[in-house]
Amino acid sequence: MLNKILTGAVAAAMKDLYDQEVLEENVQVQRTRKEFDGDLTVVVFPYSKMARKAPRQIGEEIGAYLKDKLEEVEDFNVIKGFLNISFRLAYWLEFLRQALNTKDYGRQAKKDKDAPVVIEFSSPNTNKPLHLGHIRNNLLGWSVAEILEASGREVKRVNLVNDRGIHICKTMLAWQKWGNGITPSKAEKKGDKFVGDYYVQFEKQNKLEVKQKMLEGYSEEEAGRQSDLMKEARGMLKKWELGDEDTRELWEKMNAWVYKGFDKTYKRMGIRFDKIYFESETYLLGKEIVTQGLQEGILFKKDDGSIWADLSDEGLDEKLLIRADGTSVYMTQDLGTAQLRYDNFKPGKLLYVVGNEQNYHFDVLKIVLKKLGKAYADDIFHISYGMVELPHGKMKSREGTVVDADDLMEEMHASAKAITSVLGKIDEFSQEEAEELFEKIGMGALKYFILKVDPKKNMLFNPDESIQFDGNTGPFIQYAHARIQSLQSKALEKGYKKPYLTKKSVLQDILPRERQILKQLQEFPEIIRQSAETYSPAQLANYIYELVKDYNGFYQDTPVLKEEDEQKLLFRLGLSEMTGKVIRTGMALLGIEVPDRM
RNA sequence: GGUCACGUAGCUCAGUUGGAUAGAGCAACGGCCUUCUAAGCCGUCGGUCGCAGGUUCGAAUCCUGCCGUGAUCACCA
Repeated sequence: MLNKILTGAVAAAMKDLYDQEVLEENVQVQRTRKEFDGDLTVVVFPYSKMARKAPRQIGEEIGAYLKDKLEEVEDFNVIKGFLNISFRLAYWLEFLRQALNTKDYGRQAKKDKDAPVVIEFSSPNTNKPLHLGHIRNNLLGWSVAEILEASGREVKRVNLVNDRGIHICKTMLAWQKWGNGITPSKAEKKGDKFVGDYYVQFEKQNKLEVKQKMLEGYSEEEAGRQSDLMKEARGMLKKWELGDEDTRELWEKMNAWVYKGFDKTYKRMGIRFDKIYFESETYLLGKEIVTQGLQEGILFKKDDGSIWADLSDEGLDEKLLIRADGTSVYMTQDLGTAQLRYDNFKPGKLLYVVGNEQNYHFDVLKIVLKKLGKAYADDIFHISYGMVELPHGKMKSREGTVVDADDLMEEMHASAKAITSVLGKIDEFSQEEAEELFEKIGMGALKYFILKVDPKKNMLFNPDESIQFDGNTGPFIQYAHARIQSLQSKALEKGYKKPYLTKKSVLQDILPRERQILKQLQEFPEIIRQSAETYSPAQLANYIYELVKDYNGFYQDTPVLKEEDEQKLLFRLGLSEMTGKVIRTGMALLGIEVPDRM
């Protein structure tokens, strides 16, 4: 809001002083650096040529103009081409007073007329438990959805479960052969883990068989195709596609086990979906779309009967859409789900949170949809994120170096417990309260650790070091919030009443540190808007950290409750309360809970 | 080989979309608990922003070319 006043006034100044048209949105305003006097800085270098004067002189002239026209402006100074402007204390007090009275500071009201944003994330396979890679996906998707909502969009969270295909059949076959009718509850195992083990077992047995075949003289490729287990699995897939009753029944039973396990993991992670799509329900629609595209002459058929899209005019290759045997591929299914999603929600935007190894896939998806005349192709955005790497290298399931999602969360909980207990902070907590706290801290550490990194970058996850509580971490921010809450309740005990600031408040001065915090608080709504635009919770996370760091310095330096000057004391209590509010809102957008005490 | 990302302190990461003397944390070292929670604060040490050109008042940021890392280029999903 202050920005806007300033940019408008600068544009007016350029017109009045130099008769030059400058667009308001081109006026560069930034927060004044700590080393200099001032609150906001206007960059006047660009006007040097237009006005044919030295930057310094222009700065002086515009500064004088602003001081004259805007009552909020108290003073200004010019350094090189930077015009630093200070605002009156009254302005800052009014800002703080208003912010304190605003419900949900920073969140925008929902704009009903906008079409919803559909965001897909998670997208698990039903033959494997969730791992660290999924965690980054889930947290990113969830947080982006929250941020979009806070910026005023209606959001639909959607999951696409890959519940069919050869890998599922492998798992079913393995259970049939070696499972002896045992169930997860009998085995006392989480459903997804239970089923995942059979997939692993299949791969193991199949590998042995392939090795055997190779000894008998088959080539590796041939051996892979000729293995009896694979043949059986393919047979099962065919039976599944034909709707064979026994196969379908087994399939449903085993998938139900998996979903029960997934639900637990999602719940602990704190995420949910508005709608879950299953590939088994959407792949046929994809085929229809392709068939229709063929009839309309947009796609073409090769001699073997396979159907393709020619993308050469886009500088790409040809893309297979339906195999010669009539079965569908990954792309076919995604065409179907996109269409279905569009029909379901008529969204303004379709977001896909999917790893960057699929960048090419989504380029192609957009192009093919466009070719097929789907206008919504332009509304598809791929939120691409980088891999999570481990100190020893990539995660590889074959080498047993995957980090299981449930195990990791449990570890985080245990670490939180260990560290908290050593510090002796929970003496007054009941058993349940303590457990709840460990969970909030453990999850906070994990979520913040993942989300603070720019999504598009690959990131390193060191299991030993990830559970940190100092520095740029979730627990550090949680702790700061707990202290603010403690300060607030102490103030109430001493008889100070909220709201701390009344209209009559008159202050002589505030410290530079307090001013710095005010400036940051003021930026919060803009930070939400920006994070929503770039789909990056990382910006938000780093903003909160910076705020907390500055707040901590201020907190340590100025013993609030000992303050003699009541005006000052109330101001500081108000500032603390506001900081707490912003931390709470910001962390909520990252999916992180903040305890009131810890 | 083609395409696309990424490369910032010993390590993990920021850098508000081209602005001021490039910032944090971890690690190392030195201070600060009779005060609202020391999971904290203050300070010291640490940089040729991969390299070389270019664009301009001004480049970690934009352009070009190299070097390095990763992903992808499947009738896998």
